[in-house]
Amino acid sequence: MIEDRYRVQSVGRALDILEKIAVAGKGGARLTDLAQEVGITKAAAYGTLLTLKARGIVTDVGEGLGKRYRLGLALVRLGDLALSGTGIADVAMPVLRQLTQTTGITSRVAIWDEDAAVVVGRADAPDAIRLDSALGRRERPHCSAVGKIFLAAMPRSEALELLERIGTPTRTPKTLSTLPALDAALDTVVAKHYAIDDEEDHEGVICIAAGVFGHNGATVGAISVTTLKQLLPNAAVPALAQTLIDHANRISLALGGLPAQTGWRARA
Amino acid sequence: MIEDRYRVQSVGRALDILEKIAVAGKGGARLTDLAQEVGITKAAAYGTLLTLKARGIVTDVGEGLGKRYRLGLALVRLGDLALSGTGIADVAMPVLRQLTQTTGITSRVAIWDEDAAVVVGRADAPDAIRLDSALGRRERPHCSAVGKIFLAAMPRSEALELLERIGTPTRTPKTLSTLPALDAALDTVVAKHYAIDDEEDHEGVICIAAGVFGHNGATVGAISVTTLKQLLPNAAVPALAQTLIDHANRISLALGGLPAQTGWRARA
DNA sequence: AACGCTGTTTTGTAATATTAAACAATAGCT
DNA sequence: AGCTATTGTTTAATATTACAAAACAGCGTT
Repeated sequence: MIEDRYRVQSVGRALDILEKIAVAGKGGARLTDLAQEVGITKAAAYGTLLTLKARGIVTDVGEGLGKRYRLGLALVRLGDLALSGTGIADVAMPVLRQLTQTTGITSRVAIWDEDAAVVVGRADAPDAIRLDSALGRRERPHCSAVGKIFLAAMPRSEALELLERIGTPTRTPKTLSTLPALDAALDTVVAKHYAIDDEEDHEGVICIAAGVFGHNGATVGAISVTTLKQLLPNAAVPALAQTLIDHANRISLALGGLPAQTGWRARA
Repeated sequence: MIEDRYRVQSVGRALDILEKIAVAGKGGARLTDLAQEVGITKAAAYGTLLTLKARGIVTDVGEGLGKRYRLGLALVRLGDLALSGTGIADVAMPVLRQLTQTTGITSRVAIWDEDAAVVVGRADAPDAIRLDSALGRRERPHCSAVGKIFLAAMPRSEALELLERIGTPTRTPKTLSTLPALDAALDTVVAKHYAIDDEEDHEGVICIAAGVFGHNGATVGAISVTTLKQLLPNAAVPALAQTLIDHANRISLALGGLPAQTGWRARA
């Protein structure tokens, strides 16, 4: 068990500061604001920022008054290394780009990590409305297409237990928030080999996802397409889903894995 | 001036640990090794790792004995946010991919940061030998093509002063290590609008780079192509350089900036 | 079966990070 | 212009905090 007493406080505070800088975005964050938001003294935050700056984790822009702190380029390297450790991001990217090029729809890859589907790759459609497709985004399992893929792939009892543990908050009127409803939805995923998020997380936004399978049949990832509901007629969904499955299979193949047909068999 | 006394030690050690995990690569690093390499006790390293793990900065794979620590997915988000803060990475990527597709050569984008050219984007040639093109890599100014672009763009006195301050270590027999030689090389860059690293950093590897200019004529970035020397005849260099300059201009244009012709004028 | 190696936990202590307050310097306002 | 309100930067002193050393438990190997 992880006891709080073993954790080092200063490092936790440093990460708090880093998070605040991250959400501050391109404008950057000011020292006084950071200290207040994190709940420590200016001096403490200052020392921490000095340390982070010396390693390139943060950068400061401006001089003297109104100086702003932004995320540093050292994080670029660490993030890239973390990505390459996933084993699927690099392989999936070319396939994703082709998928987006042929369909004109933004596509993404996600892997499972700590009770969430984490986006580790994306191919943005050039002319599409820029939806929030930030890398590293953690998608809720119960109201995201990629999340449902992972849920459907695990033993059902385990999936329901997980959902009960982390909760199924209502995000929109169409969010499936009850366990029986989600149980049935997962049955559909297993039967059809793809998952849908039909305005269950964001109003007006629809997602379709398909699974990527490794050499032992394990679900190592999921790819998805995301677009506005009004741009995708219901009748067009099956065809798009099949295209998605085909591309997912190409990734599985490149990883030395199994196609979807085989991958889902065990769960049916 | 930054005094060491203001820096927080624990955070520095946490970053040391993170760096060791980063260089350990996909295999991961073990607790005992990390503690020894960083020079602290197992218990201290353990507490730090617990803190980092709770935030997703690191992940542990395996159970009990031989447990390994790897970079966590929280770094993916932070790295992506740091990238989007550069303002050029996103814009340059499509152009880079097209450049690589037409030439078959790996291409990259770099920006200037803290006395080095930092790679913030890459488009790997599919069939090329995988050269070390990791994101976040800091290229030495005096023996890299992108580095010379930035050096040539700044006032010459400042460039030479910088080189003297950070040193010009010899990497290969062809490395330009003397200030007069580098001074002359920068003259060539300004005259020809592109820079070359001809086996000056790695034997057998040649790079060509061109500058990207912002709306006020400032050098906001540099793009480059990297390939094996034996694959690129000397006679083919000028044409490739021109292609590179054309693509760099497209990026400058997309940023609302000036073309190379105008960008270099002030330095001539 | 005993050893050698893990990762985990404990406790005391001293170094450490923190707070609080004072400082310098800028920008805005009357 | 002068005053005020904030900013980022230092300082010095305290007690909290992170650390080292050692003991513990679990697995693999000899």
